[in-house]
Amino acid sequence: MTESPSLKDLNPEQREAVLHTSGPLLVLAGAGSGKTRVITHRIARLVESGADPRGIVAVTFTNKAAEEMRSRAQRLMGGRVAIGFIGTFHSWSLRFLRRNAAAAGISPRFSIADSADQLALVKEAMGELGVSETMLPAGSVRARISHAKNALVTVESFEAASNDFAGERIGKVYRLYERKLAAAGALDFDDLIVRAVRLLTSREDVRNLERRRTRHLLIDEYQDTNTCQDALVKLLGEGADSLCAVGDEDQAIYRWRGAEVEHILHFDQDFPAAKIVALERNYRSTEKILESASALVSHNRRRRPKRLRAERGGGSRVRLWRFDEDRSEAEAVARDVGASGRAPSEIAILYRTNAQSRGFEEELVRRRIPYVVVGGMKFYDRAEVKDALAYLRLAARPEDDLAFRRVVNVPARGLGSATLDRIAEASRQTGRSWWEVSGEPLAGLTDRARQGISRFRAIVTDLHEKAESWSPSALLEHLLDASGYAALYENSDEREDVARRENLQELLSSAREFERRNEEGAGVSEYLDAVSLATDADAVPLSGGAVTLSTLHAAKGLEFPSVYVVGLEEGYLPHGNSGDDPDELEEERRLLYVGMTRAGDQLTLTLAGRRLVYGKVQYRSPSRFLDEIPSEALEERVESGDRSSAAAYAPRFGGSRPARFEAIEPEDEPQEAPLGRGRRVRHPRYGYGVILAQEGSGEDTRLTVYFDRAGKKKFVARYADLTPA
DNA sequence: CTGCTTCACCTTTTT
DNA sequence: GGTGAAGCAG
Repeated sequence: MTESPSLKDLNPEQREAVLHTSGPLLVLAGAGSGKTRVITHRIARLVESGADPRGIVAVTFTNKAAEEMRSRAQRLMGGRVAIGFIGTFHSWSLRFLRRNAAAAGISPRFSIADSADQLALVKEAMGELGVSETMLPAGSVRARISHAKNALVTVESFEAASNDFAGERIGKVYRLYERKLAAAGALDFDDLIVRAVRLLTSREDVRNLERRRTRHLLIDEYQDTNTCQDALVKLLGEGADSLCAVGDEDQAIYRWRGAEVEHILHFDQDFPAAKIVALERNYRSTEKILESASALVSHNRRRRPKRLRAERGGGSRVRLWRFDEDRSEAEAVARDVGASGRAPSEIAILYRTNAQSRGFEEELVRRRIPYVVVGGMKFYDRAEVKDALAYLRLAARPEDDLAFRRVVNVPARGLGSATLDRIAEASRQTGRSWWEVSGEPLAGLTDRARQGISRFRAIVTDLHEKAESWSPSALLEHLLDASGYAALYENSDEREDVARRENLQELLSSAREFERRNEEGAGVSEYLDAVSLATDADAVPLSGGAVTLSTLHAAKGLEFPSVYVVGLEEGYLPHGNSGDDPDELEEERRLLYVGMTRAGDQLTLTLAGRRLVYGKVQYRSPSRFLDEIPSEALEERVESGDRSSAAAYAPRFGGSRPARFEAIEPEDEPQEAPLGRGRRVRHPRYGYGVILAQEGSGEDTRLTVYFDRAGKKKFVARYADLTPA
């Protein structure tokens, strides 16, 4: 008898998890233990054994994970099976709310406020309430509100629970913020799940219907669920034929977003009938790597004790490299990447904060090693992309105040703050949208402003008429022209304008790609929904061979034969803002654990004795976590290029002497001339220009520069205040 | 009203 | 080092 595909290539524990298809199941999946395999095989098994595929709902945290799950499950089932849902918590909630908008008491066409919109609304609310931002930064107020929502704390209960001055203020802002969101007809990210939970809780009929639709529920990364998401899991899971939660408390890294490890630690108390399966065979890393990582994380208290076993034995020791300064760190890593003989795609450089990527990027560029940065500056966060999408949002729904505000004067139509304040005031007083208010005669406007408004309204009216029947890409292309937006950046060689045009082209391709993938029902509204929940991690093309640069957070779920975890210093790991809170310290430790366990064959940890932070030199000491990794598993190397200071701060590294002391030879490489032919430069008086010619060298270098506005000028390089642009 | 310059503040991590 | 807000000249 041949084995069914769903049970092939599984170890006994994995098989057990796949076969337990009724009632609640908790899979404790250690790093590299085949978690995704279990989930996908389980889906295949359910279908194989006769479950209705439309009743299967699988929820993850990222679109990327969902995509991976979908494709692997489909491959396993050998074709197209219509699974009920595979996607993120947010996208599940969004669909649910669109379906049940009436019951939820919201417009079915609500828009989604992104984090920039949220911040703008918070600032606006604080301004109106006279809450000073010096005492309470808008960003932290936004975070507090978000936290409250994720913990299912309403405005009322928030106000009731806050007696201190700051808390009272925040409560007021929270209240006004909610009103403003509602007035704009928008929900924020957190609302999506909160409102879904509220609706399921308050309406028995809706809940029962949804439970009938959801027969088998699978939750990935369960350790990262916050109170609200956990509530959703329970509301749906309690009525389902099976509920499978997969997670690993050692990889819980989203506490700051309201996630609570307790959910996974207490799963068997919440579901007393739950079966628990532990996956403890690691197929990814060699023994030394796993040993180091396990030793580190064993210092945490809030976890179930476990022992991960490396199925792949041996391997080389973990390399620990210490440098004088950040530049040498970046240089040595880039050089090693180039000399490793591995394909770039097999390598990842992981860091604690996004800002750390720059140094490595520069060094990789210098060596012409291709790389991709995960996250960082998000494509959909670019101003021009958001502007274009704002027009598209207006096309779908002119009453979208947030979008209206964003582009009513882009390109400039003579509408300054005076005019916008009038519209805002009229909207506030009548409780109607900016769009409606702007269509009526407003007192005290200049002729110029009137004209500007009517031109803008004509554009939006035209777009709105086309929104129903036109495809997203066609409408985007049209609106860029019709709004005069494209003209803003046309005919310019300015580096940034070129980049803007490219980004807009990229947006068009993304819309076309969307249409290709969703042949039916791929209208403007659907496209906007997809874009609202998209993140850059999804947009990154998996281009052939490139080194991956990523934060430790964004690296979860990935694996690479060779991994560099950089910046192992106090201040980064643990991060300076974690303070002495033991819970936060544990989270930082888990973060490093996640980074280390991404590595298959080789793991390199690096740190620097001093580095530039915000352009200022900072002296740094090694991460305390290094003391928690057994030194037998480490192979140390110290760079002492900087003789004058090496002795001075060598003791900073403290503790045991490095096993091996070996200077890394400084490499002779031609420094790229800071100012050469073709470089773009900036002059304090003449603005931007490009270097046409260079004569002489050293102190006598003379440069001929062609300025965009001032024309041709000649300088002695030494005296001219030219900066690379 | 617009576009440019200066200045403060910043960054932990993201759906 | 970079970005957004505020302040200023045209």
